[in-house]
Amino acid sequence: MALTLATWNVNSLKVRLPHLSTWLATRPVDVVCLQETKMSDDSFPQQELADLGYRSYFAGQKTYNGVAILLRAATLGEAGSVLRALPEFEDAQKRLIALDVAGLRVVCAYFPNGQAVGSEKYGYKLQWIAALAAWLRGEIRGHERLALLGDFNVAPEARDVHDPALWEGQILCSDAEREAFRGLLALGLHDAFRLFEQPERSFTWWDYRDLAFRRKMGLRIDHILLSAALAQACERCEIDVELRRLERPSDHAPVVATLAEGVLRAPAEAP
DNA sequence: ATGGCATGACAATCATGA
Repeated sequence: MALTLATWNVNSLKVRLPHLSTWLATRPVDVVCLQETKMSDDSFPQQELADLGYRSYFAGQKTYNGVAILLRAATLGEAGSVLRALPEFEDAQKRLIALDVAGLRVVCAYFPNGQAVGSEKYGYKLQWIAALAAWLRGEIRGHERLALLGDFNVAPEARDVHDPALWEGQILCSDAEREAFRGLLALGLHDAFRLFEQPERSFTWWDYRDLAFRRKMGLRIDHILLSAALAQACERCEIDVELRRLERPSDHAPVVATLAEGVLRAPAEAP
């Protein structure tokens, strides 16, 4: 059996739980990374997700941010080494959760939005990404099979933007943000979506306003980055836009990557 | 130039998102 990994910014897990349930019932992804759960841990719908066949690991807060990783119990065991914040980065915002499962290191991240280039929040965004990169450097050394999934709030290239001229230099598209994204790739990670030929105008986020989804006015800001060993095993990667068509949708669509069977086996013996 | 829509906290607007 192949192993599937997904990331989805739900923009309130409370509101999106019905969509998530329907989706997992039809598409039982093995590892699901969620962002913007917008709820404290004591209100996390652990039982509902268990009824759907998933173990939940979460790091939430009231109103804003919040991340979670769901593991399909039928295919995966309990997680180990669960981390709920970036080490050595003082941060009240819940934006990161990482765990070990099936020989994989899975990192789920909700990158700061940044609000506007040059703002205080923009500075925080760049600092946060720098701290993530510094931590990941060591993680990648220790874990040959690592996946970083989440809402990066960065559109890496012009082709990831519906109107590159309009967004030129703007938040999500600025040089410093794109440079930071390339810095993550430089650690030895690969953009799973770009391992394959993809349709033009492939996006993961569309503004709620101005009929942006219908007009295909979106950005590709949600990503799955894979270490070399996982990229080699990656068979496909796609955006599930159908969820954006539903009533009362999240403004983001999920991204799903499929890894080949062999990836679940124990690491090869050293020669 | 601004708000447009959605969500949550809170009780009429406001902070935040991207």
